Parts: sequence; structure tokens; C-alpha cells
Amino acid sequence: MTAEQMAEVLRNIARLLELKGENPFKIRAYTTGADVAENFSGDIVAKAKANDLGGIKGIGDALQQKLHELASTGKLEFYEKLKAEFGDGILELFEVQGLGAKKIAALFATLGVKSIADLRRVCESGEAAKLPGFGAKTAEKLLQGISFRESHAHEFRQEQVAPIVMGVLEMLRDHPDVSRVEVGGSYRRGKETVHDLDFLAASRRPKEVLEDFVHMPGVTQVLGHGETKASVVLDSGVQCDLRVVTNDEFACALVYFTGSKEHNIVLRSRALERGWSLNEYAFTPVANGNGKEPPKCMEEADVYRALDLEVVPPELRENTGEIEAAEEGRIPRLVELQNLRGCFHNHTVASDGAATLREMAEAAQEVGWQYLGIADHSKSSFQANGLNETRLAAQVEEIRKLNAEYEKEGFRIFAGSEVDILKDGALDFSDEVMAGLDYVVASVHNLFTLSEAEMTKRIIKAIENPYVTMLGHVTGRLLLSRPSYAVNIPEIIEAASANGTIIEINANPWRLDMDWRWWKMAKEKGVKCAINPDAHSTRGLQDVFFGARIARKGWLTREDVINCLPLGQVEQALRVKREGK
DNA sequence: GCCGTTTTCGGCCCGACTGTTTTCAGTCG
Repeated sequence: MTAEQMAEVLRNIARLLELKGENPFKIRAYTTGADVAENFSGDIVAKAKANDLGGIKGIGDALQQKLHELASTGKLEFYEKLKAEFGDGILELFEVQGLGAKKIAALFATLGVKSIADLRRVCESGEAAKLPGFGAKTAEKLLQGISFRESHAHEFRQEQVAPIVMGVLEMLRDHPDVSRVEVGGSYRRGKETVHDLDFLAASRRPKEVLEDFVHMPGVTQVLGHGETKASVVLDSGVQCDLRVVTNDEFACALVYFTGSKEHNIVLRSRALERGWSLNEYAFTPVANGNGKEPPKCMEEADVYRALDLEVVPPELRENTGEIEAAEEGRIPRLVELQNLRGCFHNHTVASDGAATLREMAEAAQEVGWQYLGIADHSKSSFQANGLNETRLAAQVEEIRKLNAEYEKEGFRIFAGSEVDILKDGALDFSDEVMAGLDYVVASVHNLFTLSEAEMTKRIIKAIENPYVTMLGHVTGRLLLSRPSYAVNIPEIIEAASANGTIIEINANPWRLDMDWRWWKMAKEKGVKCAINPDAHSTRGLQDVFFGARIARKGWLTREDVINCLPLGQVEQALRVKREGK
């Protein structure tokens, strides 16, 4: 049982209670409890087990008792009973865009809809459109929601698979028969979502390794189990494949299993040009080759060297120019997580965060950062308890006081705001108010259905405001959940370039926005990047891990990323745009 | 269901859009 799993149970209870038409405030109490459990700084699972949850705001008597039962037995009877009333499949209906509790309850009560499959049937048959409050357009939208969800089925975001990767790697590393191990595939290439996980191990006893692999904790299904490879499904639904090779084969196998397929095809054709064939195990001479001895490869670097290439970092292996760059010695030295000196775009309890200013600042210092930007929501984001001018001024005051305290430690909090971009591109705060801040992140939080032209114009207008330092989550997408709104990214990049506006990589694994595919273009136009965790808790700061991977995938170096600058230089950089120099 | 207190009940976050209606319910951020 993890904190995330406990939170998920509470969140599901809230949904089921909503279906029953329970008191909305009771429902909110469960949702709040879920947030608290997930963001708790400390071992909430251990506390729950020990029945030691007293005094945590948002977890009252009832939730304490339920979390204790859940943590100590792994089950919660209250939850099981609720699920039994509606069936297990009902919860997945909440994942369909445009479908909330009221509609689900109506579909359940009148048409017996209990799953996505049921929903599709009644939408296609026209039954759904006849329900009160429903219509033809509703049914059409729901079908679209289903197909969006389905086209992303069996895909997982980074934060869902990263802990699994760590766990499996650890298990294999500790195995007495394993000498080397790596994760390959799209995970290693740093893709924003993956559909399965590929592991590679070197061993002289593949049988023993595979035996332990298919019996590791969490395996619910063994899809295949042979002499050198096995494939399992974990309780999280993630498919994991393990391939075991010899130590001599490991390097070529790692290149092969890391891909991408397109990248590998180019490598193999380069091998043929040199008289060798390259497969997942080794280079071998071809029949009409030049007779040159095929190279022996112990490391990935040996494979690339044999092909007269610089080593290509896994993130770049998408056949989008990396081979040419490697041939000409132009592979950039990519930014690394350790290069970050701080970050911007973080929230506190003042808006919708879980930690106080001081807690966030101290967590940042623990990470080893020199600065932390605070950008709570602005007043138009009611749902997030956005700050008005008065509350913002009070926060700035508090930040100045804390800074006086932190100065001797060489740490600084930057006072900022995540200012809403309004419908016409105007900003939620006046220039005078923004001038009193150290920086501004401008973001879109509503009216997602504007036309591409309107949305682009709206965002560009914000970019042109001299007080807007950086643009937040440019497309508004939530990976595997909500597509981006319509917006013309090249025009946005052009405007950011012309105005010296920074574009963020929102490192929240649900967003990873702006997408890595655009960064090469942005970099060529001189646009700087900020890797921002959009943290809503102290733990959220760790999300820069995902952001740094995306920056690497976008070919960015430390020179391209503003928050690699040390404190003194970043202060200056923040002033550059507003002072027009 | 939680919180806080002018303690043991009363209040708990706001506004806009969509698609359904013909004044509003549901969903979303």
C-alpha cells in the first residue's frame, strides 16, 4: 500500500458517493483527504498503520479510521460495499471527458450503464440521446471522449512507470546471477508516455533470472516465459518484458532494445556499408563484405564508434537528425538534472498548494537549490483560490521577510505569480501590480474551446506584455486524459523569440508541456526554456526529474535552460525582458 | 465528513461554457 493508492481509494469513494447523490461537502471531504494523503510530507502509510493520524488537517475521525483499516489490512469494507453497488467498471466512466457524476448516475439508473462498453452501446443506439438533459450532441461528444481515451489505452505516464522501473532494476541488480542491467525502450528514450517497459539483463544463468522475474511481487499475469525472455503484466496494468543476454552481447542488445526502430534501421545500414551486419547480439561479417574484422562491443559507445559516430544519448535516438549530428561531431552536451539551480512556477497554501512558503523554501534548499520562484494563482482562478492584489501584496511582503532571513545562506525566494491570460489576451493583474513582482508566469486556464486563431492571438498578446517573463503550460494538455487546445505553436515560438519571453517545460508528468518535439525549433530561434515543476507540494518539486528528461529530448543544453543559471545571473536574466535590454 | 467555535452545529469556493432547454443542469478549471 502506497500513499498514492490510499489517495486513489479516497478519490474513488468520493466518486461513488457522488453517484449516490450524497452531501457534496461530504464528497469534498474525501477528495480533500485524498489530496492530503498524497501530498503528506512523511510516511503517511506507516502512520495510518500505527493509527497515528491525529492532528492532520483534513483527516478527521472517520478518515483516520478508514485509512487505518486500509493500511493495516489492505482493504476497506466501506469502499468494497460501495463498489459492489455499482460494479467495478463504473469508475472508468469518470475518465470520459464530458461525463460527470450526474450523467453517470442517470445512465446507470435508467439504462443500466456500468462500463465504457455499455456507454458506447447506448450512445450508438440513440438511447442515451433520449434521456432528459441529454441530446444528440451529448452522445456524439461522449463517443469522442471514449475514442480519445481508447486511443491512449495501455499507455502510461512517466510518474506511473518510473517507480516500477526503479523497483525492477533494483530487483535485477540485486540478483546474484545478473552482472549488468538496464531499462530500454521508449522509457529510456524519455518519451512522455510508454506502453510497456523493456528490461535487459546480462547473465550466464538466464533461466534463474527469468524464474525470479516472473515471480516478483506484483505480477498478475505471465504472458510468456521462455529461455531468454519473459513477459509479465503487473497489478498496475503495465506490461514488463525482460530479455537476458550474455555479457558480450549486452552492448548491442541495449542499442537494439533502446531503439527507436527508425534509429536502429539507420545504424544497421551504416553497418552494412562497412561490411558487417548488426543485430541484437553483435556485429557479424556479411557474405560479400570487405573482410574487415567486426568490432567487439562491450559498451554502447563501442557500437557507435564502430559506425564512425559520436555516442548518441538515448533521448535523441528518434532519427530526427541525431545521426547526421553524430557524424559531424555536433551532438550537444545535454542538460542534466544536476545542472538546475532552482525553478519557477510553484504554488503554496495561499492558492491551491499543500505547503507553506517556508516549507517550500526549505524543501528547495534541501534539494540544494539557490532559489525558488513562487507563482501562486491569480484572482480569476477561483477554483484554485487565486490571490487578489491584496493577498498578493501580503505574500510579497512575507517573501521579503523570509529572504532577509535566508540571505546569509545565499538562498532567495523570487516573488512571482501565475497570472491568468484572460479571453482577449489581457492579463489578470495590471502592469503596475506585475511591476512589483520579480517575475510573472502567464498561463491559460479557461476557454479551451476558442478557435486556433483566437487562442494563438490571445497567448501572443500575453507574450508581448513586457512584464510576462515566461509562458506556462502552452497547450494545456493532460497526458492520456485531455488533448491540447487548438493553438499554433510555431507562431507562439516566433512571438516568444521576438519578445524575449521564456517558454516553460511544465515538468508535471501529466503535462510535459511544451512538447519536446518543438524545442529544437524554439532553440534555433533563441527562445530560452525554464524547467518548472508546477509543484503543489514540497514533493512536487521532484517533478523536475521528468522535466529535465524532456529538455534533453528537446536537444537542450544547460545554456538553453534559464534555471541552470546561478542566483546572481538569474536575477539579471529576470530583469532583462521587462527593462527591454 | 471536516473544521472551528461567537463549541457540539452551521458553513463549507466561484464563474463560464455547453448543450439542453426556454431558465437551467452539468461539467470543468
